[in-house]
Amino acid sequence: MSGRERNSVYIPTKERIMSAALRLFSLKGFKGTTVKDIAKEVDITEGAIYRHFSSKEEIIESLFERITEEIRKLVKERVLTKEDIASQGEALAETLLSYAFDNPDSFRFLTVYHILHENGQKEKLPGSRLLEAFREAYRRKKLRTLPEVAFSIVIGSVERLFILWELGIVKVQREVLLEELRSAVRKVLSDP
Amino acid sequence: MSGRERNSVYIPTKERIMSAALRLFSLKGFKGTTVKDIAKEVDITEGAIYRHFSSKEEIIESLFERITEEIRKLVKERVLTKEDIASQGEALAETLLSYAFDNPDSFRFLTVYHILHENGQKEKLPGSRLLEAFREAYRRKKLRTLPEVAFSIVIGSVERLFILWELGIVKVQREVLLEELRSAVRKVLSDP
Amino acid sequence: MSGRERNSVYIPTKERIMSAALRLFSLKGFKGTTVKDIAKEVDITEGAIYRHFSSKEEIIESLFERITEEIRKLVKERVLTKEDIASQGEALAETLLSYAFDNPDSFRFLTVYHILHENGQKEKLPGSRLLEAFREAYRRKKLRTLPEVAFSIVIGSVERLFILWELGIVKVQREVLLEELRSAVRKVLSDP
Amino acid sequence: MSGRERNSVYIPTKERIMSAALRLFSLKGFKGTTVKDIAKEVDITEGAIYRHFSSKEEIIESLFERITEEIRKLVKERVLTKEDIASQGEALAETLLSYAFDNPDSFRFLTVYHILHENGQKEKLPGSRLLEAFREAYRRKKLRTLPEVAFSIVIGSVERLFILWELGIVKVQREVLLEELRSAVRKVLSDP
DNA sequence: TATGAATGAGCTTTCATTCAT
DNA sequence: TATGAATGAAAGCTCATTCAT
Repeated sequence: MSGRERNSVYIPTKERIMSAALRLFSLKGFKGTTVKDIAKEVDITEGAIYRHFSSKEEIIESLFERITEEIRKLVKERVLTKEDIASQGEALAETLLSYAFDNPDSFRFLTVYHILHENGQKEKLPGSRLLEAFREAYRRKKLRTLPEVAFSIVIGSVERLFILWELGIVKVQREVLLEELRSAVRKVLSDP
Repeated sequence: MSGRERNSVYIPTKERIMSAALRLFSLKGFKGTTVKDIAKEVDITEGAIYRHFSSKEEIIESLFERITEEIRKLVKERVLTKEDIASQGEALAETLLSYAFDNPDSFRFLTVYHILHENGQKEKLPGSRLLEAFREAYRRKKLRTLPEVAFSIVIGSVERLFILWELGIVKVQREVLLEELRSAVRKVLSDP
Repeated sequence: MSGRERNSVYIPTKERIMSAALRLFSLKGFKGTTVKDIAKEVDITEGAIYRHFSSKEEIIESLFERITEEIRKLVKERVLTKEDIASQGEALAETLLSYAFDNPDSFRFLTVYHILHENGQKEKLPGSRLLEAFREAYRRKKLRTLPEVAFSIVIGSVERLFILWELGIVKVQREVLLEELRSAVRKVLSDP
Repeated sequence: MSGRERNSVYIPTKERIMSAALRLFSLKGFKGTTVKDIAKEVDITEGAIYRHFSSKEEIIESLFERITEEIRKLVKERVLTKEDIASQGEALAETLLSYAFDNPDSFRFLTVYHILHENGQKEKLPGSRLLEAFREAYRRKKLRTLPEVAFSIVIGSVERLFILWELGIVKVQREVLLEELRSAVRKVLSDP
């Protein structure tokens, strides 16, 4: 008879380490989270962590890659398929905010990563391909607002809104919030 | 006779410590910046720091208070004096972005502080009084967008735009950027 | 059907562990070689090592005993059978240097063992029985050089020569080297 | 009033660290000696070590450089000043053995360093300039023995003799030992 | 005020060894 | 026999803070 409970879901240790690390890094930062903290959360010893990752840094990079891949996929499916730039902007805002609501740890992690990680190269910035789309629309006169400004409004709004939501400052229903955001973005991006 | 050169501007050690700490904290985070790092930048020894501050934490809090006070004053003078909510929003965006351009270390510091500091009480959020103003306007039907969304758009846009600017992604003239931002904010906040 | 190839020479795991350990210990020292290093070289896992040896220490001692036994046998056959002390010295130098050339890992291992092992009891010194022979010859006036000096010259020369050879500093043919060494030893040991 | 005793010799911490490290490294090897071991011997904490050396490796290299410099100087003064190759060989053996008697830790350290240190480049070998002198003499037919063999005999004898002496196996007076060694070396190096 | 040596707790990482499978 | 995950102790090193000078 196995030590694992029948009917209970078995989660491999490596996965449990990543989950715990994601939560802790996103809340306390990279230096603020120790390997011991992670081990304690997973209920193993520090040494065991190193059977799955060769360094703390590797855990961080693994998480970063997984999350950016997730978002990249979502954006490809839900945003890049739209025709006009206003719809793309709307879809982007909605997709990101939904992702943040569903994966708050991941979204918080990304913010921390971008702010604190020296190796925060520009290409790692999520959505830099999208900025390109905004610039293209601007060149073709489909967008009147400066592309970087438009981009900042869409992305920045989501980031801020998520923070307010996490702090419990926004108490509005999720669907209402999404609709309001979409509408606001449309105002900025659509032709006058 | 002092070792200090005549004719050169004398900056008290405490001030030099704060400047160095501001820069380092904003770039490398709180745990990522050591007291030794700060001392090296000021060209004194670690021990000397403790003549001016009783702990690393005290430096952080001093900086936070100074910066929020600066911003509070600016908002009071330039934003709260406006009549309608659209003008207030515009002024807020402009004031914050100008501040960020003029004091990039301070603005970056604030971001790091809000993201990493456990003691991130709600009241510490800069502009929470402004959120109140947005809510008031919404109640009085002067604002059609949900106040939290409107607030997020204004603040979030500035934050993102500043990041793009620091990364060298936005190469537009400062004045042009400010005008574009004002205009975009007006679109969101003004009555249809 | 076994995983082992037909026609290829089968070497028992225990033997492969000893070979790998011998090489690694002799090159990187005892503390500098980890059980994992050995396992990797043998292409098994760390745990498997413990099926064959109860501890790292046991591997070390096994190797030491095997090597000293080999040398003891050689000395018995080729050195102790000689009549006079000069011939014995010559034969000793030649036997040891030949052994070193043929078994560089083993010879290097011995050096490391003698230098680093706390339990380097005197009896473990190879050739201590030979020192006795030198002393006896000295008492009987068959040897004019102080026995410990004579012994040191024979053993020390071989050790140094082997190091120079391994470093690629000596490029002379093996046979020439052996002849030169024999001749030099004879000069020291023979009567005026 | 100072905490230091009047009349007692003050030895700077850095020097005390080097002495303790020299002794420990030479007896237990590099991996076998921990920074804590050294700190305990000096009666300070581990952290304090790092105020004087940036790493354990740096301590090792400092010691190596100091010791090789000492020996280089001695060889220059006492060996290279001799005229013929036999006198040089004699002087070399005597100088090295005297040094070993006077600085047993240093001499032992060198042996450990050469055997265990991956970065044991050939140039680091002490006396490689001397090997050159032996080769020169051989080319000019002043030396009949193969230079590498002659060199090995001189250096190797000293090394072995020192080990026997440390183990308490040689109980002869230091002066007698030196004289015997000189005489034996002369036999090997002088023309028949 | 400032220095510089030191402390002590804690960090990331390593490693010999054990054990369920 | 062998695997591979885990342990637990200890390693090298860092760092906020203290203190004698």
